[in-house]
Amino acid sequence: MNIPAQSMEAPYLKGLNAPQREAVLTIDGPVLMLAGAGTGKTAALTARLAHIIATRSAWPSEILAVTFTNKAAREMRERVGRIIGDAVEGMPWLGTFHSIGAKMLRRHAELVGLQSNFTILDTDDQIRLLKQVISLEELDEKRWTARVLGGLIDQWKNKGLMPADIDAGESERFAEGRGAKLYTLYQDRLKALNACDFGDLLLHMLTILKSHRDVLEEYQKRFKYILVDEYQDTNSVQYLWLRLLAQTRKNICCVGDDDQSIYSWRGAEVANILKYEKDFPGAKIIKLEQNYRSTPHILGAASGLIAKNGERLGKTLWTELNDGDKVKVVGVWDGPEEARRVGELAEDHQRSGGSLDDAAILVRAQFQTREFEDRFISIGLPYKIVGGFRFYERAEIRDALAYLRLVNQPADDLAFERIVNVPKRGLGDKAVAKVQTLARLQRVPLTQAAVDILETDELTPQARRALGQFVRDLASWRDRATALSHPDLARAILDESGYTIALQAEKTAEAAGRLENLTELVRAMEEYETLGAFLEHVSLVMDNEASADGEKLTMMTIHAAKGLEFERVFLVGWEEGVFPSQRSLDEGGLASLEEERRLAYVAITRARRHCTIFHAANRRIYGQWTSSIPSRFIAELPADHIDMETSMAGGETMWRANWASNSDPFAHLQRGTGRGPGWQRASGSYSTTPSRVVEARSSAISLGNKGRSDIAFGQRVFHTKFGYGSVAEIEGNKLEIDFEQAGRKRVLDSFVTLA
DNA sequence: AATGTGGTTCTTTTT
DNA sequence: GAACCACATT
Repeated sequence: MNIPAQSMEAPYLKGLNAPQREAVLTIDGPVLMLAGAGTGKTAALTARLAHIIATRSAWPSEILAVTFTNKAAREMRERVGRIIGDAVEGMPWLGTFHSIGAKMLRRHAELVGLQSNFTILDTDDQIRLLKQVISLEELDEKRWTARVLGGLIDQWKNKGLMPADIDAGESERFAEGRGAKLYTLYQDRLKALNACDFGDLLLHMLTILKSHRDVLEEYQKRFKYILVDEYQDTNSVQYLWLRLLAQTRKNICCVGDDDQSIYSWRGAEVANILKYEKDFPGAKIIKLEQNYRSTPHILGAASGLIAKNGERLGKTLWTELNDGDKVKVVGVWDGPEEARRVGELAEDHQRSGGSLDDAAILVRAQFQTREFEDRFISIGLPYKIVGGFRFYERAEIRDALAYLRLVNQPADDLAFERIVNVPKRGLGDKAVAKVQTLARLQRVPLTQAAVDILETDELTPQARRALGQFVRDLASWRDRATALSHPDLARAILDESGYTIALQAEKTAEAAGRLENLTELVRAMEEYETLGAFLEHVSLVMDNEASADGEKLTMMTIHAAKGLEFERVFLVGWEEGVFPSQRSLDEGGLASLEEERRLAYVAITRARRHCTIFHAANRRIYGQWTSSIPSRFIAELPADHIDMETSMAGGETMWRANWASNSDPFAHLQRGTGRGPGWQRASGSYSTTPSRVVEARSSAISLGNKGRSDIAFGQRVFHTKFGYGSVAEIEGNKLEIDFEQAGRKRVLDSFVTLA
């Protein structure tokens, strides 16, 4: 091999430390890169790719580089592109496990009885299909829900188990031993629909690799180098898949961090990383331990916490940075106060010259964002929520996609069912049921059955007319599918189906937003070559690209934050039952508690300089006020690295008094009164902390922001959340608006458009 | 067939 | 508290 001489060092090695260099240069044979949080893993990874290409060890198209999330794939593509330029375009095998699985499967679909234009079902479709399967088996759908069965089937698929592999014991886990049968029926339905769920993308491919030697050899030959990111998150199928592909050349480099394994609920096996040396004898283990991200206090707090976990490979992170602030732990009275405090700190951060883009609130579960959203809307603090309700999960988008899917793939019964009466065209349950019966009898797709049933007099004249029109429309769209560009086709469908008109007729704020979403959808289509390519993108890359204008505070789950970093991080809701989550406490035992702790570790290590942890004494859960105690993770933070503070008047006494007055006399029986170690530490500090009450300030009006010139008093405006209203007051960039539905609200001018 | 009512369950986390 | 579902009403 051809390594450039030391004197003429390659540019991509610049700034890398010794272990990183080793990880870059050791390209032959198996390598395990154990990369702690913030240790420059991605830099090493990208340099490694660049090195392989620069030394001509392989063409870009001969490298398999898999990541776990779309975000990670995108980032790697960007960073590699920055080093090797346009050559990155020639890396077709850089992507998520699922997108690469889909790509391979389309080439060999017929080997598992599918056509190459198969549909990829999302969770929603999967559940609807399972519901049908369950009800056809005449099971009680309440007792045996589709969601549970779906979860079980996912688990099986993650383990690489086909229906035939399910033994009696496993089968017993659903509907008194009928689990395996239902799994079989479900797979049959999928095949009939020419469809796959997420798990199938990998499982089918594994089946093919195992049973078709020629296909396996083709890929073994093609992939000279294999690179796997976030190896601790791989599940069994992915593991088996990789092992097959790496078998001959053994040039596989896996990167991961056992301390950041947070996806076991999805089938990830930490064991994969723990047993790496056994799987790949002679593997070189390289540890990246120098942290470039966080201050020693933040690192110290995180390390102290993760040290409480048992099963670890063990790394010692260190940094050359200076001390900085300690991690701050703040106790507040309730959820709204927590939101208020975070809002103030965010404004302070902004006032002292920081960018909101560099601050983030990390939550354990999505529902926690609501409290903050309410607060930030009322004080006019710009924010964005990452993840959450995704663009492609909105009803109108899914409707539009269903139309497109049906045109693209006539056998897509799920799409047919979704839109046969959307917008309403007078085809009710009865009419649809008749079509379904006929389809089942003749064993044809619903689209075909719909055509056939028009030849009979099964339907009422009204339904017949409606269905006839629908069938004719479908045929017409399909005819034009090749002649029209796919965005034009989409526009035609939305207009001719009556979808647009139905929304326009609604005249509500919601409907207006939906129409905008649909416009956005059509615009997004333009970026893809074909309708098929677009649909593939939609099913696999379902995240919204940020509509970034202006600085915004980010809110997201800790899971979504993995791999990211921020100057200032707010960790909220550190209470028993929230974090660690009730569910992890109830089920899963020690292993799941340790995963929560790893999650806490990931959360803290996202912070570069400032990390503030909040816990509230009271919180509304399921609309019920509940008392809670500080998370045990707070107690586990090493005292040297943290500062305690409370903002409640009267300190501990007041807290206790308020707690006692909390009407419910049986409160002591619920969770929230046990005195955990976290509570002791937290309450201990309150008695010594000078009490103070922090009043909510009237927000950032004083920042001297200039307002928009196009908005005047009395102007009619539109807000995506509150609808239409008229401007009642203007203060810089803050507006008071009388909304027709929502009443008077204070909003930031960038959130409204002229109506 | 479309709309309305009440009762239920729900909150992890992602492809 | 809301979103979802099954059932009943118009």
